Amino acid sequence: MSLKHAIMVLLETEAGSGYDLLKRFKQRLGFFWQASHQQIYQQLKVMHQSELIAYTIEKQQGKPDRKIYAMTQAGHKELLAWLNQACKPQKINDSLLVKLYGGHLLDNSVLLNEIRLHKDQHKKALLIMLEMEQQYKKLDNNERKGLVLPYLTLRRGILGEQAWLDWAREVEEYLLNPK
Amino acid sequence: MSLKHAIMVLLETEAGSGYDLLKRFKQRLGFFWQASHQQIYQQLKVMHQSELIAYTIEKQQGKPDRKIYAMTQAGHKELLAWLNQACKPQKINDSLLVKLYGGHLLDNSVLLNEIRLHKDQHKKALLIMLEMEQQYKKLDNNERKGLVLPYLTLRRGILGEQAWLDWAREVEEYLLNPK
DNA sequence: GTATGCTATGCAATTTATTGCATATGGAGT
DNA sequence: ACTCCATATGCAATAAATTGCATAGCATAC
Repeated sequence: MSLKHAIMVLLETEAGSGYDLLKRFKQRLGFFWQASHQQIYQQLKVMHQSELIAYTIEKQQGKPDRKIYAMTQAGHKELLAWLNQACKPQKINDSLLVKLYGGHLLDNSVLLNEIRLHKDQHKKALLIMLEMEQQYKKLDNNERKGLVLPYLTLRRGILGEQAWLDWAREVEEYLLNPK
Repeated sequence: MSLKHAIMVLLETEAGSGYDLLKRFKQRLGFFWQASHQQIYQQLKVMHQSELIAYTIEKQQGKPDRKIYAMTQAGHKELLAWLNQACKPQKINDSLLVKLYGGHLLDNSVLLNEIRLHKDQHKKALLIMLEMEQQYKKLDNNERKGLVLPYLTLRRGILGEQAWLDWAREVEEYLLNPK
């Protein structure tokens, strides 16, 4: 299980509440690690029970109190152990491709439609990432140095999305001109 | 849940046992849908209970009997309904990128090592897919016509792996010459 | 001869993820 | 006025995936 470790990676540099983590997931790990708020809160509870993290309460008015979680020493140790261990290859479950594989049961137009829906989303994702890349490039040398690794993950996203879009173009051509 | 639908896509063209399906998953959907044998057998049981599939028993000597599953009308209907429905974007959970993101806690050499392990696997996968592509291209027009959609999924695998390897090259450069 | 791997199925326990519900305030837009 | 969105947390039930175990013969390689 790695949601645990993803949370620790995020908490390691800065303490935060479940809600903060939710936002960090969306903003920073969004395109390679997805987690719902329920998952995060549940996981935080479990991790607190096993003392990988601790929290202090921040009182608020009108809104519910915030639990600010921070890594414990045990958590830090566990994180390092995980980082030093080889991780298994990514598990891919892509239902769009299953659908395409079984697409002979459908009209090409239905497939084309579906592909285009996905294409829009991939395009949007790419634009956001390219924008993030521009932001990174504007930073001065010193700031960039501290962000090389996150930047490399961003590059993965960019190259991945570009490849996806290249593929989508091939698919559209085939579906429009069936030979 | 889509394991159900992936199984139906595979059963739709040809009946088969759980073990047959396991092999089909590996050979045909392997790079975009992964399922363990436990998952498949459990799912077949559930699908049989809800009458999406039916089986006949094939007796064997020495080996356990084979249950040959085939789609029912209800199954076919459900499959078509699923195919006609837009599927949600793929969920990605890639722990290698989480690790890279949190990699400032590690030596570059550890990261490099890990990347290289993955690179080997991606290279192997790419070679297999390129070989499959060659096989496809050797077929005559008529045979190819029936396999266009599976071929397009193969193209996704190829373009995806190439992009992954391009990215790995960038990462290696950065890790070897930290600026 | 010994070990490994393939064929062929499955149960049980546990861990993870999803879905749906619940609450409550404050601000911005129409 | 009304709606939508963001903030902020969580429970409960269900669904799905993982891990570990179990059986057993046959073939191949070393």
